[in-house]
Amino acid sequence: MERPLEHGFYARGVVDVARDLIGCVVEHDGVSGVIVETEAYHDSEPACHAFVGLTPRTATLFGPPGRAYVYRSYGIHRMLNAVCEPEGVGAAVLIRALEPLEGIEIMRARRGLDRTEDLCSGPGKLTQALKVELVDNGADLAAGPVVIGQRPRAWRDVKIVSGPRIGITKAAELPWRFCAAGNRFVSRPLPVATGATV
DNA sequence: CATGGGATTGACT
DNA sequence: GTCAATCCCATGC
Repeated sequence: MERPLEHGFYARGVVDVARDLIGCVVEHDGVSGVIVETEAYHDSEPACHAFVGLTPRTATLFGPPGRAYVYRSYGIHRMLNAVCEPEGVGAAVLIRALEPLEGIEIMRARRGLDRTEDLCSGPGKLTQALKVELVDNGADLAAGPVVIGQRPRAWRDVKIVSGPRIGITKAAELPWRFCAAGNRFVSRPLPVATGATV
């Protein structure tokens, strides 16, 4: 496992962090994967849960950077985010897809699937493969149990493209989605017309 | 206290 | 392409 990212990494602007998390490694409960797709969310725009202000649900988002924000979506899935920006600002990066790295057989068992491309190619899929649960909400991403480590050498100079976020109805025009260019483990390819190399 | 809506996925037509 | 599953919690009465 690469060295965990420090809290200062997450204390910066959330869009910068979303871009820089591409190529970093997420590890939990015996499995790991390289982040190949992210989205940024900030309390200044209505697609962000923190847009409504400080509530029990959004407390983690407004808390210190470098923690996990985990919530349930559609009553079924769990979403994994990294809290960013200084305490008091509600911002986070949604981890949307991983390229499986370690524990692939464990991932196959948890997902009930064989194709490696299907194990972590979506925000709800990767939490199932990594066994991230709601109790992990608020966990320190430098200390675990969910840990994010810096880019392995092979990913140091990964090419990154950006485009509009997926699955939202508000502020859908912001190009706050980032993907590893040409990677086949992303949830969906970027629209060609909007893709811009970062 | 009752209601409604998701930062999704997988199964089915 | 369509659609249901299922639960937390924000909102409104």
